[in-house]
Amino acid sequence: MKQPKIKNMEDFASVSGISRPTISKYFNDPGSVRKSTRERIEHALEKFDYRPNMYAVNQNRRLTKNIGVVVPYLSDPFFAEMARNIENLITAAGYRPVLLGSHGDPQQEVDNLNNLRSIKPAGVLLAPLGRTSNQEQLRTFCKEIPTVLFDSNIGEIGEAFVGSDNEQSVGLIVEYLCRTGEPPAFFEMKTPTNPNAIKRHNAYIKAMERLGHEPYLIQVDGEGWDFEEVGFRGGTRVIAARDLPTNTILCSNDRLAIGFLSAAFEAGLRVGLGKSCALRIAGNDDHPFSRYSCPTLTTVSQDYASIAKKSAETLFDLIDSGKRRKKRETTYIEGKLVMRGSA
Amino acid sequence: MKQPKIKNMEDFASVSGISRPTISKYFNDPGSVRKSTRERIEHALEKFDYRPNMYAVNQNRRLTKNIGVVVPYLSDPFFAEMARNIENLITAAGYRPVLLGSHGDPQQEVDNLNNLRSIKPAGVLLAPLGRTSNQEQLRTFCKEIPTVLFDSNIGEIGEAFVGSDNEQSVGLIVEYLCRTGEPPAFFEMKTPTNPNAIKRHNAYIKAMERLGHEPYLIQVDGEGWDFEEVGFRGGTRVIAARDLPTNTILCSNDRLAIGFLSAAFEAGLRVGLGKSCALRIAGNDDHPFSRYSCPTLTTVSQDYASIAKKSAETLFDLIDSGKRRKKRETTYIEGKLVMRGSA
DNA sequence: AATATATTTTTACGCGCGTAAAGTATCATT
DNA sequence: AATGATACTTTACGCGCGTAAAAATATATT
Repeated sequence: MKQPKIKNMEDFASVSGISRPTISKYFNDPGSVRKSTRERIEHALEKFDYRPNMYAVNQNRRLTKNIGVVVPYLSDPFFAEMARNIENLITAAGYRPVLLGSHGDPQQEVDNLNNLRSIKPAGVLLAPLGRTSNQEQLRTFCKEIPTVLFDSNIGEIGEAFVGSDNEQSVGLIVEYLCRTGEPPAFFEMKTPTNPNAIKRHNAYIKAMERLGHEPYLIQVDGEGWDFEEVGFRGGTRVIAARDLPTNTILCSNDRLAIGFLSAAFEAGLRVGLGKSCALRIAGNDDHPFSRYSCPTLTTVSQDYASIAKKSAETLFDLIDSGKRRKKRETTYIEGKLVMRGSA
Repeated sequence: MKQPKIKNMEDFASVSGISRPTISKYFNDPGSVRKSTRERIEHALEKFDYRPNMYAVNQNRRLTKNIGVVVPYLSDPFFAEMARNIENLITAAGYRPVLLGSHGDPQQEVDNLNNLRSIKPAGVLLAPLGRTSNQEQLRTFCKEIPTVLFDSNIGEIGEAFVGSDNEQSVGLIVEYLCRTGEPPAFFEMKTPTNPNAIKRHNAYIKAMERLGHEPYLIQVDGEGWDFEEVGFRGGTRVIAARDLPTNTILCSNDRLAIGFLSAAFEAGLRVGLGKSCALRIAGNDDHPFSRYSCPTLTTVSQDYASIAKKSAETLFDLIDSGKRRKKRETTYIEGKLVMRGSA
């Protein structure tokens, strides 16, 4: 059995008995060739295992089958999980996901976009860093490449935005907390990294006022993405001070809450909704680890799957239509209350 | 000020006043052109912002400047953190990292390698799934592309392996636990996903025997990568059964331990090393979240930075030398004891 | 200033594939 | 079996860049 080295499409065309242009057509869209032809090609493919040279393929195409996925922080399981969902959708749609994490660094974010630019992606799904993002660069990029933002909404950047409905989510949990105990104080970072934090802040105040309670904010210092650490330090300080008007704390996100939980544990405070508990703590996100904290964390879920689906589909539409949107579309996905042990 | 559209290297050569081959040389290695020339090019670069077409560049090069990084599970902060370290090293060395996660799926792992194949990477850093990996496919891939394995060692696959020294790490913590309390039972999955699990199992037995204690294994069911869940369920069962010969449990990894901790908490058991504590629990890895569990987790660190550095440097050597290793090199990086609250 | 050496320019070809145009074979329909 | 519509083959060109070879120029050395 002779196995000639298949070096290029020409070679593969010879051994498969089909002309090169037809082979080319096949690889661009298997459905575009006659069934009998397709079968012959696929049969040859099994025998010879040839795959087109990606670089040669994409050199001529104006837009490739690549879709960039940029998230602010891959070490955060929230984004890792989101990326996983999105990757699967992209692959299923016949595109190739290119995943890039910005490591919380604005310069890295810009670098990532520049790297993407050079691979001429068909589109990009971008979860921006937020406050620290280089907005001008993002804007320029989005004008060049069809981009859908998710998680964090920034100004009028990108063709569309998909994220969770902070107003609804925070409203939901504030209402729950008020209904089942003392109204919550809101625990957050003084200078939030993320636009969601600001929306949650406002949503908290609004919900409290709607329910006839006085909002109470606990703002802690802390830079960067080490939220658990910030939550821990802030929590320790709050607990030591002992001047809270309430025994219930709503954290701006789950990672802060996990840190706070840790602080409460160290301080010997029981957290939960029983009579023997000194504190109730709730979060926001339904972070993958929230079900294993001690106690398990009561929170509002972000609907990973829906956010991923909606943003991916929006991008596919954008790519297929070939045009840009007349109007920037924003979609807010509702969260669900996740009642667990901590509140 | 006229700003002609720079479409290709030819155009850029004109506006910069340098010949195209020299420009090409510059982009392949800025140091290879005379200083004055380099400055002229860089000056033009600032004015015209041209970047070579990646696809055209790589079409002719036998090997690209891409380095693939494949990890089994990106949603596991351990691998995300490892990937982050490695990415930085790759970028610093002038290569372009291409990060791929296998989502715990052997087929995805094979797909990832195939995708890498088509971008002709200079080399690959691979943390294989382990037991479920398609070994034959991995072997074939590694013969084609210079590959360094890390984290999980599989047979004789790849040019080198870098991972943590399980023998030493487990020895360290077993010794610590025996010295400070009752000898530990070993908590693990019955069918471990990962070669490290097996090594840790053996290291535990060896360490116990060395110290004159009877090894005691607790093996729990559970498939996949949802280790916290496995740990939680297993822990709940173990605690309910109440027939342990010891109050000390060493978990095969931190994620299992975090699940176990959660189970202990739910069962109302105090975990820690004080007299009032019913249980001691320790882990292995120093997972990013272990410092925020309740109580904080005593464990043995894996030296992320060193593992990343050693494996990246090994790959760079391999690429630079252009040859394969005569002998497969394996490096085991020592772990350090991380004493926290749980044991 | 003359020579040797290092760099750059000129010229030219090739990489692997997309794709257009014109001609030929195959298919479905009546 | 004749017809028109599809699908395929042949031929040919171009994409943007790497790279080789020879000629021209700039720099370093004596």
